[in-house]
Amino acid sequence: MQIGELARRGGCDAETIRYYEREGLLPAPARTASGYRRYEQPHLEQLAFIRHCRSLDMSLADIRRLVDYHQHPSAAPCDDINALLDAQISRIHQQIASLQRLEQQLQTLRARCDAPHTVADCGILKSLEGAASGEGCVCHADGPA
Amino acid sequence: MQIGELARRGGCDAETIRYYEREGLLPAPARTASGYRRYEQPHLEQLAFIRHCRSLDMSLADIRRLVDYHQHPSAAPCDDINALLDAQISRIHQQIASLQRLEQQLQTLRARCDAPHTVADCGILKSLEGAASGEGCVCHADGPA
DNA sequence: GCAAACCCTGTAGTTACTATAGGGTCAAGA
DNA sequence: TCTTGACCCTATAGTAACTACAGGGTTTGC
Repeated sequence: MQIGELARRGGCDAETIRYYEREGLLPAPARTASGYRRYEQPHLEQLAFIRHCRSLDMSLADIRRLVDYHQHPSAAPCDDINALLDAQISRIHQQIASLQRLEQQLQTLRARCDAPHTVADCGILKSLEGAASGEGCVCHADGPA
Repeated sequence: MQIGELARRGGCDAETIRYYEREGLLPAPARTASGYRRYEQPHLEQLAFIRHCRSLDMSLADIRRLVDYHQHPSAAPCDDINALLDAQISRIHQQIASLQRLEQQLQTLRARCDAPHTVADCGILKSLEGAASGEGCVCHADGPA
């Protein structure tokens, strides 16, 4: 199949496939006489593997490592794979915590404007301005920005 | 003060300050005879405003709008500021939900390897491979990837 | 005077794509 | 056969928000 079909079946863009090939994540396929890429089923499977890992927000660097393991199964212990997943989970966990704090901060700031005001009197803007002038801010109540 | 001191007091990098100037977020300051930037207190306050908004994960485009309002307070209703904050809150909220799903998915996948295995037998890798071959995956149990 | 710390501009790099320019190929329909 | 739209190709640039570097100039304390 050609790149457009691989893209449709792999759930991504043809540009993305070319990008993965440049980045060494997908092997370069055979070409037709006119220079078109010609893909077979193993390419589709590898693309699906990559896209699946991307859907889990894994970095291309991490995916590259998993692809390597996939291509070279060995008797070595899978500690590295576990560690990779654990690190990813930990990153996501921290990101959630960080975003939850951020959401709280934004809501605190948002609450400074609970009724229609003019821009000149907006509690949100006044809070931001006051904080910038050193007055201390409402949204980072637990510590400095 | 010079850019290094502004950076220290504003809690960011001198490069970042130059970047903000190029992006039009900070006005270009006066210069010494040798070409060095010379900043006064209003610059520090504007930088603090920007950094504070950045700490709330606002985009530079959104910050630019708030800075405009700050510099040109008006009698217009502050609906736009409210909408800006609401949109930001909504984005963060959706991002949290998305990351929570992702965390769950990763933990499901991680659980496929509960004891030491070899790479060749790793449940994580086997799950990813099986999914790539069309078998359905464990981590996206509620729908396709 | 010397050296370290700072300053300057211009450019490039980071990550994972995404878009565009300019040109070639293919296949269906008239 | 010709036309045209859809597809293909490579090379390059852009996205967002920084961050780093090259190459060179300035300041300040010893």
